[in-house]
Amino acid sequence: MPASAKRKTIHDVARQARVSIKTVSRVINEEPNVTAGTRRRVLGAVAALRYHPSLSARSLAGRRSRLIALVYDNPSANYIVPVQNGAIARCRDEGFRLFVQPCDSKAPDFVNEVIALVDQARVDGLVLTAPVSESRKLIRELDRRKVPFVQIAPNDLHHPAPYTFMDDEGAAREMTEYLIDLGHRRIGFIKGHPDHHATGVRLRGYRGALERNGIRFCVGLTQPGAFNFDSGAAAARRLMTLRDPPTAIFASNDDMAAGVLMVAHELSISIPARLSVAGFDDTYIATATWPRLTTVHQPMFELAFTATDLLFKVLKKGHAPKSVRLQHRLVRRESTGTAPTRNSQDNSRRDP
Amino acid sequence: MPASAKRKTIHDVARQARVSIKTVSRVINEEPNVTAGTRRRVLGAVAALRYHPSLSARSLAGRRSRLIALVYDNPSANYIVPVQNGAIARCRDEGFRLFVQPCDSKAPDFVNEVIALVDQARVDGLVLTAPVSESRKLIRELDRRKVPFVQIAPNDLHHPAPYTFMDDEGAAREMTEYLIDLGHRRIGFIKGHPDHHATGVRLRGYRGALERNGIRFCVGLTQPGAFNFDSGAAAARRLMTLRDPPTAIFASNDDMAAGVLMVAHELSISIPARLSVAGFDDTYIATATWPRLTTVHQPMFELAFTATDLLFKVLKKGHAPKSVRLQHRLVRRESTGTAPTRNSQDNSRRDP
DNA sequence: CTGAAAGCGCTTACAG
DNA sequence: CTGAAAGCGCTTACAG
Repeated sequence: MPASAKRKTIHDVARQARVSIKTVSRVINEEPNVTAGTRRRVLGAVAALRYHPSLSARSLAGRRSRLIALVYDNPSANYIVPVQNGAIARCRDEGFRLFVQPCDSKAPDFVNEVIALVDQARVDGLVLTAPVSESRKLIRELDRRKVPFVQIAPNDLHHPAPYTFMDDEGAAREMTEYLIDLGHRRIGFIKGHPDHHATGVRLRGYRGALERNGIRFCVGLTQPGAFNFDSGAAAARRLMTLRDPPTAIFASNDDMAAGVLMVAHELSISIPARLSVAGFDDTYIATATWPRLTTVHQPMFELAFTATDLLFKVLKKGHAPKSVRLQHRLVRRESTGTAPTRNSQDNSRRDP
Repeated sequence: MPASAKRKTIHDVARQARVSIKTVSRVINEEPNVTAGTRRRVLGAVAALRYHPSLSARSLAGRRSRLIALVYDNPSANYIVPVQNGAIARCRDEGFRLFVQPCDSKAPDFVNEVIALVDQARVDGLVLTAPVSESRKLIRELDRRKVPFVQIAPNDLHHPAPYTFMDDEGAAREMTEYLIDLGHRRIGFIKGHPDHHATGVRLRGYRGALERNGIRFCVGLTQPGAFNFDSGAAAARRLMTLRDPPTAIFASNDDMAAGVLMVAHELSISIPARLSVAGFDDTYIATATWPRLTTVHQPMFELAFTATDLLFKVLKKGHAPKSVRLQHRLVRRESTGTAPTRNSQDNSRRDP
């Protein structure tokens, strides 16, 4: 017997306000052509009855479901929660609801799961994060259904879907130049997960900064990573056991930078006296390590908020700006400092 | 023109399978009284047409919306993400969708927001986390609407709603006894946020362990906290500047324990040689600090998965077990060690 | 075991 | 500016 006390319907409101249900509908949907007086009467009845229109009835009868979905692939909690909150905040302003859909974009059933959500819930649109938006098959299915979507920091820029992004290359370059300004010349770099677009772009920023400053790029100083703590730690171990180890390590995200800190502590390498460590993202962990991480603040909440805003623009007007760039900023904390003075180091020597 | 390519309806399936829509409905809903043959025909048509029944139509026509909501109040990302994933995983098995609803249970509009969700989306039930489930007003409204809900680690055990929990008191006692076994006698304790039930219960576990082991409870060694990093750091500063500081600090959660580690590093107190630090929860941060945290593993995914399972039991059978206890476990890592040998410490002395 | 009819609570398309 | 009718895509309640 889960049947609940009977809920108020549009008919109850119409009766109480002495108008037709169509007029109630007009008021609820803020349509024109209602006199101030009837409008007030209807609103009064809505409030008195505590009327909430049924989402499913509106969805079934109308063109819109007032539902959108946020799809992401196994990101770190400290990244996805601000993203969720940004999307939810924008939805709230609009009276929309958000489904969050974690998924594994490598799983065979991945596309079917998202499509099932789209078909069953008739969502009006989607917000996709990388690397979800990389799935050609998913994009094709969405296009076929003409379901609009937007992207956050997408990998693939060929699709016309609007997106938000930050200047990953510029940010990585700034961070690297900041380290160079501190006197560092041997700067290790830990790459991100190969599936993410940001991985290559951040690497490019690092290389660009070296180049501009006449520092030779050294292959051995660039290590693979996977955007998680363990991969950062592993990369740091490789870097710090080089014959000529770096005096600074720039990790492509904070989780990996935290892994570097752990290795440094294990090896009793004092930070930042002997080794500077920098991260990327400015997630929660950046201020929970010791020392706290110098990092690039990625505006995660805003990226999601604005992406969702672009989606609403498409929904309402049929189009939106192609892309919006959100501002990053360098956050200097205690994990970086001036380079140690050299004794026997030979900067031109190439490590294996 | 957001109108999409026309979607398949139950009529399309019925036509293709040469049955009535009622029979299609029977098959989709796994109702009895369908012969194997017609069942197969219908399923074939469903697959061929890639038919997905409309959630809103089912919701409007039927008794169920196949929607549930997870409501939480501003918890740490590393806690809520496993909780979300646990609830989503259980929903997936059942063909349900989950709304996540972050909220501020102190905000004036809090109850209205949740009720609006319930009324608009007609959710079949709710999963509440503390301290959301503490709101008498919310519970009253849910009861009035006869909307079933379950709780995760609730504060208030008077309501008949089923819940999942772990033995916070036992776990805190075990951790404290573990520290005692390591030789610690002056053990600082950092309390959690006063709004959370777990706060008092964990404190009780700590006190119980002291008592059992004949160690006098010292008021000055127990400090207030708020379950976040900064409050843990502040509490640690107070504890470590006592005339007779503790040799171990047990923080009521990992975030606060991470704050303790930071203060220890600032004050050059080596861990665990001079100070042991223990946390609670075993969230992501517990393995991202240095040294890694000894902590209590709280089964967050399972607490949510099982709570959602209880909700489905209520939905299907009208009742469920009153509560289910999930197993915690002590996780020993590098932040704790044997107590330093004393020189001038006077254990019986009472701090201000 | 199967189906025809009614209706869920709205919006749409149209009329006045 | 306002409203009566039809219909969205299902499930319910009932009949056979």
